[in-house]
Amino acid sequence: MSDRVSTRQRRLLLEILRETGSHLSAKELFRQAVQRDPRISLASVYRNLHLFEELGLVDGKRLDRNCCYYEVKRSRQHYDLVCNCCGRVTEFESPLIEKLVGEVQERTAFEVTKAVLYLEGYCKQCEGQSKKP
Amino acid sequence: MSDRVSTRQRRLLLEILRETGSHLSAKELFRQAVQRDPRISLASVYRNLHLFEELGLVDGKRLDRNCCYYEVKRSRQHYDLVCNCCGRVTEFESPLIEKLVGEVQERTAFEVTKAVLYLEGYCKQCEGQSKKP
DNA sequence: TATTAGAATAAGAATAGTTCTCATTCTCAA
DNA sequence: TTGAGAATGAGAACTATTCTTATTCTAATA
Ligand SMILES: [Mn+2]
Ligand SMILES: [Mn+2]
Ligand SMILES: [Zn+2]
Ligand SMILES: [Zn+2]
Repeated sequence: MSDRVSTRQRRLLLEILRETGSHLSAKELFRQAVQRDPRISLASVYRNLHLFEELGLVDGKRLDRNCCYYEVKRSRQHYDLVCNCCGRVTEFESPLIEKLVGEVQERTAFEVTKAVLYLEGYCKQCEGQSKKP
Repeated sequence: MSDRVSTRQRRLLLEILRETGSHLSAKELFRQAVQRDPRISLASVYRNLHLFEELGLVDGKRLDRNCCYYEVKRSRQHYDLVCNCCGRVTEFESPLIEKLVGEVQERTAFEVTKAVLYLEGYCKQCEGQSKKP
């Protein structure tokens, strides 16, 4: 597994992802990486994020129209809550998703390999903003 | 509502979306529109898709990394199953999603305004392909 | 019907995220 | 130490989408 995480660049990128703990865009990851190793290139960031995903080390999620956000994969599956107002991302777990997937597989004979799910709305700090422009 | 759907271009775009019944990308919608009205522009497609979304006539969903897919909004909410192999999109409904949203709102005090959900996998015709490259 | 102000359009330039290309550099097994 | 193959950096290319602006259209009014 970590067999293939053998270059300076890969070690650095994983390190940052692990320290940060959540939801970095490629651009932001690049920004942080450059501070520690000015020679790293954006191409390496993308290249290695794809590799990490293939290796199952990292999860990439599209939490908005613009770009993908990456985070180290944890043992427990979770989903995200994205605030329309402040942009903060919080997380939740629920057995209902597994249940939903099970039901769909039975009912439709579709073999599910991945559930893409996130919820948009307003976090506690931003509540009431929903009526604003 | 249809007040503002008053131009030649808007009528044509809605017509195509309604006839097709599902899941057109902006590009594909433009391709079809050009056949009936060679003077229409891609900018009008995007401009009016956004308008239709605001008016609640159309739903835009990002079903893959690349682009948004649009379909006329129907009375009953549904979610999509996207086949990794042939790309076909099928649909399903389930009360579990509403239930999930309710639970999350109670548990986390996050006010949900939208659930973004689709399932990836293999459709009946493509089953068994999951072990392939 | 003619006028006209404001809305919408076409065309293409601009932008942003991502992927690709390829010459150069690195890694590691022999 | 060497050399083959893997990985990188730099920037070009690509793709979906948004923006800009001169022109055209719409619809309310006279
Ligand atoms: Mn997360
Ligand atoms: Mn659908
Ligand atoms: Zn917030
Ligand atoms: Zn299929």
